[in-house]
Amino acid sequence: MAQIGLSNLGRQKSAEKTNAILEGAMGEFLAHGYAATSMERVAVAAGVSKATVYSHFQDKQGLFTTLVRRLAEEKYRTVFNPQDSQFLQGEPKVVLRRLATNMLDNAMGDQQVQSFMRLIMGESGRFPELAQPYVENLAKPVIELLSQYFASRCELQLSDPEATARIFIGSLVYFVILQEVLHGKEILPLERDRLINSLIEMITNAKY
Amino acid sequence: MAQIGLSNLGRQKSAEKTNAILEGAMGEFLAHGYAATSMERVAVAAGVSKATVYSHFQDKQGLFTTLVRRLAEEKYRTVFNPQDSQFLQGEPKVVLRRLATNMLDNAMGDQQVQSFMRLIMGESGRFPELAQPYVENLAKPVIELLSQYFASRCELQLSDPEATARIFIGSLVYFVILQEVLHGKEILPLERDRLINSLIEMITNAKY
DNA sequence: GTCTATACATCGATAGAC
DNA sequence: GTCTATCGATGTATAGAC
Repeated sequence: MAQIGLSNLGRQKSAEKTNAILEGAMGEFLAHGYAATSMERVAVAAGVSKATVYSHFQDKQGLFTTLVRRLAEEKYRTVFNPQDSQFLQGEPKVVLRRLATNMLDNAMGDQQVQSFMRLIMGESGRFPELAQPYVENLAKPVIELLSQYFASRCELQLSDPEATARIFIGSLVYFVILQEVLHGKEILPLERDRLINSLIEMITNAKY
Repeated sequence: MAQIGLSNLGRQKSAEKTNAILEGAMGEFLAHGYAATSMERVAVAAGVSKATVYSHFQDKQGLFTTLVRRLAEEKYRTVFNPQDSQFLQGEPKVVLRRLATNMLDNAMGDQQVQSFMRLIMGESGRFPELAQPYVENLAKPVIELLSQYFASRCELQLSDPEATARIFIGSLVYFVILQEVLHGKEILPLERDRLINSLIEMITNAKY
């Protein structure tokens, strides 16, 4: 609302419209995928005309790549990446449980996160460059953070902290994929805490 | 080639054409996804006309669901499911290594398997019923087989064999996803055997 | 910068000849 | 059963008015 003046109304490529378009594109691409999303529906969802969409973005690919890159860099970073430093304070058993519980809570309860996983995986063959922001900004930081944590806790006596981090993350992510993304919840039920318990038990090498 | 007679040439809905169409559809759907695949291109890939495709299958959805169901039931079963019963003979450390190595060898080296994973995940939101054959015929048998194996090896003293099976499979599948499907190989390199070693070490509770 | 209107291609699906 | 030809709808992208 902080416009410079009335004479500037509609006179510049407004960042608000750019955001509205990206918001609309997010809903459409997440719901229908790349190919099945039309620029017309994006325009309607954004509340602008199709021509306006094309004045803000070069073409459909450009809009799509901009959107996905932004989603990977900003929106879903918090799902896996606990920027709060006190997350790593305390006994390993407690820390790992907090981490796993947090990840699963965020991922299992958020339909948008699951749609994003479907989109990234589904288009990774035709848009290899779009999988990179996911790996670079989401997967890599988490794995490296966890690797360093595992390496720093010598009492765990882990022979390969990095591989252990992969096991930890992989087990959790595949759990989300199988139960939620692929709708395996009813066919292959498994309580969340059973997975977490076994994971922690295996890593800390201590039974409960 | 075992035709009843020359008079029957082209007189019945030939199973060969059905297979040719399914073969063509496989290549197209795996390469371009559901929405971006046209029935025209399927027809060309199968060496028939578009009308012939529609005489063998009700519509695009019908062809797609038939194809995916067939792929999940037949083609990719062997990737994860070792029907050879002697696969489970021997020391747990040896058996688990054989199992993991076999799974990763089959999955990492096969572009079609990776395209299939992309397709299933990518379309699981819009075709929930198609994820089911994957879960039912691929994921479930492997997890249950492994669960029973873990439960039968009392010396491993696993408190939750089913959860342990999930960890085992999940770590391997997410490794394939991250390295191959999402092209993380260069950004996040990790040798296959390091993952397998750590997995086996954690489960059998014995260092090398 | 944003809109309406439109050009041009391609889609899924079918009709009718053989 | 299979083909060619085609219909109607919808896709991306742009031209031109304001």
